[in-house]
Amino acid sequence: MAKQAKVLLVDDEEDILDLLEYNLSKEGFDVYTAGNGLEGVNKAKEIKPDLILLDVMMPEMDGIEACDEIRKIPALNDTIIAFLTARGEDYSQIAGYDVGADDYITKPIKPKVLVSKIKGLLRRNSGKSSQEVTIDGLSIDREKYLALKDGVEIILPKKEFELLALLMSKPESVFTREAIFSGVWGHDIVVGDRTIDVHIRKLREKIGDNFIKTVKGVGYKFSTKH
Amino acid sequence: MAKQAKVLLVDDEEDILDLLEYNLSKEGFDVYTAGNGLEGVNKAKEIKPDLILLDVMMPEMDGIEACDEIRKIPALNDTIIAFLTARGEDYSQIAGYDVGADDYITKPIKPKVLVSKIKGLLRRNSGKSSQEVTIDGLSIDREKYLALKDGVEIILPKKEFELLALLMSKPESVFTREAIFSGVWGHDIVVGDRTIDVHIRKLREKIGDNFIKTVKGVGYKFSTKH
DNA sequence: CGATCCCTTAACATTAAGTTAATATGATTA
DNA sequence: TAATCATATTAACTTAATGTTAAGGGATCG
Repeated sequence: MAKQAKVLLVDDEEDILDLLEYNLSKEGFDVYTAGNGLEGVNKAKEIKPDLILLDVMMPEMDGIEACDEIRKIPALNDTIIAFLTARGEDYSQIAGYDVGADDYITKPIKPKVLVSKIKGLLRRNSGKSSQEVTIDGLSIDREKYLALKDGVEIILPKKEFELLALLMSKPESVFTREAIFSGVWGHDIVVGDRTIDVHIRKLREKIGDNFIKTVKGVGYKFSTKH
Repeated sequence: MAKQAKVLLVDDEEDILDLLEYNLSKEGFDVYTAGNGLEGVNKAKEIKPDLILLDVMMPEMDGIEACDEIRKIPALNDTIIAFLTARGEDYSQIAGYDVGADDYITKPIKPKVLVSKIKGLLRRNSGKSSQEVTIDGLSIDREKYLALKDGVEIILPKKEFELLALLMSKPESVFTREAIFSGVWGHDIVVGDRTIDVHIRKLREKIGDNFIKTVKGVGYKFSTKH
């Protein structure tokens, strides 16, 4: 059973949502919808879709703001964002402004064309998954699911690995406990307060005490400055 | 006498299939045909052709998707894939996207030119057709469909063989259960959760416990570090 | 048209991973 | 310095994922 790609549609027009949902579902995508930017951002956190189709003009929170918000969520780093814009719409907002969108799609669009565009976008991204990050003698390899410290393999269980990967995705940046929860555990899952601490503890035990720093009252960060 | 090269033609236009089939047969190739991507993928699994000519624009499953699928089948690792594209067709889908195709051929093409192109492709590949992989005393031979451990033949059933071949195709890399499903079973087939485990078990029984490692919560990997 | 071998499933066992709870430590502030 | 708050630490506990076995259906091959 292959994993279905999860697609989140965000548009304020019911008709368009229905049309797109129908066509994408038919193609085997796992489709979710939201009626405005705010809802879109929240659903995105929850669902962690592979691709988000974002209408630019929307009430509550427009597509650009939403995109901004989404791009701030580390867990959604690999999510593809594509803007939907009506032909002839005012481009001044998005022109020259790099929000981190991967594509712009102009409405009206034939469902078949949209489907093939989406497939193209998903395909393009599927290759670049073997990321390796190395910081100060410590590296992680997502594909091999391994951490290396000065060339020595360290085997980490899933949660620990993902926690480390998250912290290393933005070195020196502090991750709040909330950010860690939504990045590693996902929004809906509720676990106790000390769970993160325990995982941090186990990580420090394995990689040494110098990499992960506590920022009291705020969260944790990965730091190279010992 | 050299084995006849098997060529699979995949195109939705009968006329083109007939024309190509006629010309390639005349040249001594072993020619098979399919009318769309889906059929093409299935026939490819069955026949294991040396070369596949894939039309890009097709109903059911287009050439790019088909190529993707084929590239996921370990047994077809050494198969050459060439795309057929109509001149002036929309290239946006394939441009900048590395699907693992070995060549692009533009229609219309003169049969003689096509034949010589195909011969060239087959020749180019004939050198690197080392169908054998050996890692740490364990090797598999795709052509003979055999595993060898320290020179001793181990007969593996199809699924076990393909599972092992898949894991060995990227040693040390972790394959998720999903990846294993789509690599060995294919996209549509749905089997129960414990099926992979059982095959892993049987493999370990036959090749020893040291080669395949479990990464709990993630998947399995082939590892040489015992 | 048996006989055999594969593949899958289901039930249960096992183990690693993840979580919690209890307690300790240390920092901050009144 | 006592009180309070946040994080650290440990071990016990729970859960989720995989391991294991055997049995049955279905394909395959002589």
